[in-house]
Amino acid sequence: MKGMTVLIVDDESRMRKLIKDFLKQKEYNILEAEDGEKAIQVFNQEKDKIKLILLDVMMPKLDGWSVLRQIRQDSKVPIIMLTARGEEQDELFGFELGVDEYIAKPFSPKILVARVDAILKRVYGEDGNSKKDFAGIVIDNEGRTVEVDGKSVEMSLREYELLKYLVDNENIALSRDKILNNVWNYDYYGDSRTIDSHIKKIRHKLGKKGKYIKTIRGIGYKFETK
Amino acid sequence: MKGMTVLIVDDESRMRKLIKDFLKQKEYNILEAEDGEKAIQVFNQEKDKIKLILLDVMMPKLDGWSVLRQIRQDSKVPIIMLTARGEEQDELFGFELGVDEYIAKPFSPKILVARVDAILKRVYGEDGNSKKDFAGIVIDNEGRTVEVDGKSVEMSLREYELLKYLVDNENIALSRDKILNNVWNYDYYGDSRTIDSHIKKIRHKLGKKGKYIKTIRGIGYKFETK
DNA sequence: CTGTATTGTGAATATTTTTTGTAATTATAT
DNA sequence: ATATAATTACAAAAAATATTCACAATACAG
Repeated sequence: MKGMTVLIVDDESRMRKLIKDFLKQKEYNILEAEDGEKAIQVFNQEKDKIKLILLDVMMPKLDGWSVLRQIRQDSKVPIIMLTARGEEQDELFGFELGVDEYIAKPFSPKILVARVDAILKRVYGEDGNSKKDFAGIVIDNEGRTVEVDGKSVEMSLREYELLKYLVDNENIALSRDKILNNVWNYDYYGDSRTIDSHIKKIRHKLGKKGKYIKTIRGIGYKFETK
Repeated sequence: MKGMTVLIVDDESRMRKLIKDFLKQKEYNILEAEDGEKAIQVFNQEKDKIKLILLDVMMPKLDGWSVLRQIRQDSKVPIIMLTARGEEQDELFGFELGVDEYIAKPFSPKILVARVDAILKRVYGEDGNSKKDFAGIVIDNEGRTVEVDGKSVEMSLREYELLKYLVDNENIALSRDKILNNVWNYDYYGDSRTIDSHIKKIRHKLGKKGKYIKTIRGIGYKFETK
């Protein structure tokens, strides 16, 4: 879910940095706040951008619960609370207020990232799951659609599957035999030149991006975006 | 979220009983399975009813991960995994497979109930949740009615369920197999062309909006409002 | 540069899949 | 029990797609 903005609220700068570094690796954008008041201030300023808040419970000035309540008054932004272990009362309390998740300190940054990913995926839709972009050729596996530079392109079953097979094996030269075995049924006894016909059609439909399907003389084809 | 059915999968009957007692207090309906194989069996039989699964990881015969994978092949039902503490690798692994939540053993039953509540609320909306509008096609799940551009349209049971299934999976190409497994009972062995007949009727009833049900040649159908 | 093998292409043909109308069966209500 | 509605089955017609083929274009080895 790269490109999404996460607000980190914690009074310890060490902790903020730790989380920030890990989330940045996943190409999240980070905003920070060092206490509850600042958190609300930042949130109100950047309401549209912020897709998730990591909120420490124990903070000076305004604690996490108060921040949570205030934000929940007019926003459903997902919130993960960072707590000390074993605060059961608090957990129960929080779920009613719309906490999406708890992470107990000390936590493993990996798990934190995994949970952030999971929540964002859940709330803002798949994204990672089915769509893949190959230099402007977007293949949505769930919807079985292909877009080239934003324009939807109709593909028949074989065309779609052949293209997908090539693309899934980007940069790998695929023999006609292999293609036949993977895209066609195992009991297909036809001419392997059939592949060529489909390649022709796919190339045509991809327009000038058709050139990404390279011919490997004597072997077969390869998808390569350069 | 009373009245919702939860499937508890754990090999220890003591554990199942514990969870069951707590959830029953909240007026959930409970189904149980004592191992992975049974879990899948029960799930397939009661697919429509089951709103959430509590799934133990360590089980004889078929472990929680395998059950998870199998169920995820054609269902998005929320799943909470019950794990031993500190299995970090597993957690990361599971999120990718679509685990909604982890609860580490030993857990407080209160927390468990709170999380079950939270997830059900999130996934199924405040209560039964009702109307959804898809480009002028309004489906009221409580009243089981369909309106097209403000005009009420009569749908038979199958028609309604088929349309709802398509619409719930907007933009996803659904194979006839999948449709059969989800809209018809698992023990239906008839002609998969039957679907086509119902599609025909639904399209007709939807009038010019019938075109939102797209044919995916060689696969099945897809609902897409464009 | 030339000959040969391989791939590209467009059109004809074959095949597959879906649509549609209708009829048969099954369930539901009166 | 009968009527009515819903569901399922079937098969001909229609539509879409896949395959083949013949020839053109191209690449490559020598």
